[in-house]
This record gives sequence, structure tokens and C-alpha cells, in this order.
Amino acid sequence: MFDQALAGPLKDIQRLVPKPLLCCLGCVLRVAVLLEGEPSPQSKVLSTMEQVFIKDLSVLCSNNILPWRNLRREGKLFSFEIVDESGEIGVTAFDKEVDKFFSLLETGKVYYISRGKLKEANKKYNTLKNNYEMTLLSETSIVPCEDDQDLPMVECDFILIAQLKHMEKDNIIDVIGVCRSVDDLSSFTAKTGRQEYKRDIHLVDTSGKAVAVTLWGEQAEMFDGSAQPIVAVKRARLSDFGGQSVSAIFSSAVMVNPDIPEAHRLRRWYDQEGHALDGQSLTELRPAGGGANTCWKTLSDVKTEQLGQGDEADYFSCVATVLFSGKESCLYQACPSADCKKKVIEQPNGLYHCEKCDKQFPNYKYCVMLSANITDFSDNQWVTCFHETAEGILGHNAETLGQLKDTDEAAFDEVFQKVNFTTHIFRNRVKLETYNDESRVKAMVMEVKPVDHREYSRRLISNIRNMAA
DNA sequence: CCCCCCCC
Repeated sequence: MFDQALAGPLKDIQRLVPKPLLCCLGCVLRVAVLLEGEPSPQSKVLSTMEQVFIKDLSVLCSNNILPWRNLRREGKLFSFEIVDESGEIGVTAFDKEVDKFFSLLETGKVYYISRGKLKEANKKYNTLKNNYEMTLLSETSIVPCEDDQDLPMVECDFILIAQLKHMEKDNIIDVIGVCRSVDDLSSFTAKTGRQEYKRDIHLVDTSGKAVAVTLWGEQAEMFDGSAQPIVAVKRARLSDFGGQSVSAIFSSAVMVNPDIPEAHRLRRWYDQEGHALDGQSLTELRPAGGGANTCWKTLSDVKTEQLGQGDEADYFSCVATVLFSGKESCLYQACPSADCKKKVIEQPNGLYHCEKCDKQFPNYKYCVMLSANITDFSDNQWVTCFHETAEGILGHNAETLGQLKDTDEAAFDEVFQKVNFTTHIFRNRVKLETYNDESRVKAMVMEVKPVDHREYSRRLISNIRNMAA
């Protein structure tokens, strides 16, 4: 079927590419490419019978047929990547070739490919180490290769996480590490308006450093890091977000527990000693579920840095302990309308008037406005907590508190006793407020969360390191 | 012949 005399390695089509070859993780496709005719950079036909492997595991999943459109016409396409010992190349199939080959090509299988077309790769979109890319033609043939024994495994271009520090943003890199933790899946609205998903995972390697890797879409949704697997990401992009982080891109290959020596070495290292280390992350720690750019301050920082004294409000987060919470006047009678929390005024007629809704009601509901003094090692601060934040600190909702107040004074007191010396993460808003010609900085609690001791300890250790440096 | 690679 194929003329062995024409056989040659993939490197024949990239002899103009002086780069060393890349690794092949999870080798997949063996391809023999037949070249015919004179090579020319613009359009040449391939001819080789050497083993070639697909290496991008993501491109062959079933939803990778994409529509395309230009001024003249539209159609569909899919692309995949093949690699042999000598290098890699991207391949694209359009329209009829999609119908013909998409279901035939299977990740993990080996094929002979003949009579494709080569053209110059567009480096803007193609991060493969090849100056060319391949297009399938109507005369292209792809035939499964039964001999898939002894697939060559080539060395990888993995970079130690600690070495990322010396690299610039946007570099395309390969990393491998132990997935020591996984953030929750998060959803966001992309520029296109579509709802997309992402997930950060945290890899640590023998360099003792860790880095966050962002996965996207289905890869993010499906990722299971519960067993702390080894994760290799090929052709990811180095980002400067949060200091340094790594982002999977369209053509990144994410491999979980690949069967390669680096992975086995990492597994042994982590299980024996790595798990006990607290590898410092190149990516700034962001507490799970926390807002953007959490600004951690001690309470004395807030004063020395004069937060809240400018025109705008300032926001900061702190870990602090409740010293006192005022039970007097912490409950008020509020408008019973669902979304209204305005204080109501009892009328002579026995009804309750809400100024905001401009209505009178026969009843009211309780709402909480709690004044508390919170402290950390450095200072203390009076803060005001409304509604959910107050309920969070007190551990009861407003309705329950109201009932206790009205029916069981002792139990009501106990709620406030129990709150003393509880520690939380507070996110606060501080702003200068003027009342009766007197200006003072008021602190309002925006959010109360339990302390994540693991994350908190990491941050403290990181602070100590930074102070020692 | 496509060509978006995202987000805080």
C-alpha cells in the first residue's frame, strides 16, 4: 500500500526547523506520511513511512469539530497533532475530510498518513515546534497501523517550577508536578458573552516550589485531583497573574498520571518526603471563594496606612477575634417586605410605617445590626455588621434571635457570651464619615468567613519567609 | 480554507 522506499521521518518535512525535538507523552498515533513531488515551503506533499504519533490528547475529542467561516464560504474543520521521535506537526482537516477522517482518528492509536499538504505555520496561533503545518486533502489517505509496539518515548522539555521565576510571561512551557490541591470549579462570562468554566490546580515539584495552573472548559470541569495525581501540562503559557501562574491554552495537553519516568520519580518523591514540605507558590495565594485581590492587613496596618481616610472607601481582610459584641440594640424592627430592611416606626394607630416602601404594616420583622470590637495581635477595631454578616458571627438568624430576646433572655445572653473569643476572617470596608462636624473612620463588615487554617498557615509561613528574605 | 486560547 505504501512504498517503503519513500519512507522517512517527520523531520524530513521540518529539516528547516533547527529546534530539538519535543517529548511525546502518551504517544498516540503512529503515522506514516508519504511525500510526493518537490518540497516547497508554500505547498509540498509529504512522503515518509516513519512512525509518527499524535500527542495532543485533547484535539480528538468529539466536540472538536469547529465551524469556520470567511468572506467567501463556510464549513467545518478539526485539527490534531502528530509527533514522532524527530518532532511534531499540527494537522487540519476541512469539510469533506472531516467527514472522512474524524471518526477514524483515535487518540492512542497509530496510523499511516499519506499525501497531505504542507504550508507555513502561523506562529500566532500555532505553538507547535514546527515551521509548517499540514492540511489533509481529498487524495490524503489515513490507514490504521497495527504495529503499535515499542512506541518511542522521547525526553520531555519539562521545566522545574522554581525555574519559572527566570522566565518571561507568555513563554510556552511544559510543566509536571504533583497536584497538591485543587480549587473549586468557577464559572465566568467570557468576552464572547458565553458562559465558560475554569479551575486552578496547584502543582508542586522537587524544586520545592508550587505554581497554579489554570484549566479551562471541559478540562476544568472533569478534572479530579482528589488523589493528588501527577499532572503534566505540555505547551502551557506562562502568565504573570498573581505573580506567576500557568495557563493551559487551546492546544495544551493535560495528562494525568502519565506513564513516564518523570511522573514515577515525582510520585516517589512526593509520597516519601514532598508531601511534608510546604512548597512556596510562585502564585499568590488566594483563599478559595475569596474575592479578587484579597488585601490582607493587620488592624494596626489599617491605622498606620490611614486606610479609609481618602475620598474613597478602602477594603481589607483580616483574621481577627471578637472581644465584644453588643447585644443592646442589636435587633431592630424592620419592614416586613421581602427585600426591605428599613427600620419601621410604630404609629399611634399600632401599625408600623416603612419610609422606604411608604407603606404601613400590621407587623414587622427583626433585623440585626451588630456592633462588635474585634482584635488581632496588633490592635483592635470597632466594626458594624449588618444582617448576614452579623448572623454569621452570632450563629443565628435574625428571626431566631428575635424570638430568644422576646422569650428567653438567658439564652439570648448566652448567644453573645459564646461569640466572645471566636475568630473569623473579616472583609471590611473603612471610610471616613462625618456626623455632627465630627469625622471618624467607620468600619463595616462586608463578609465573615471561617478561618481556613491550612491557607492561613501557608500565608503566615510565606510572610515569615518574605520577612526573612 | 481556521486562527477564539478565555477569568480574576
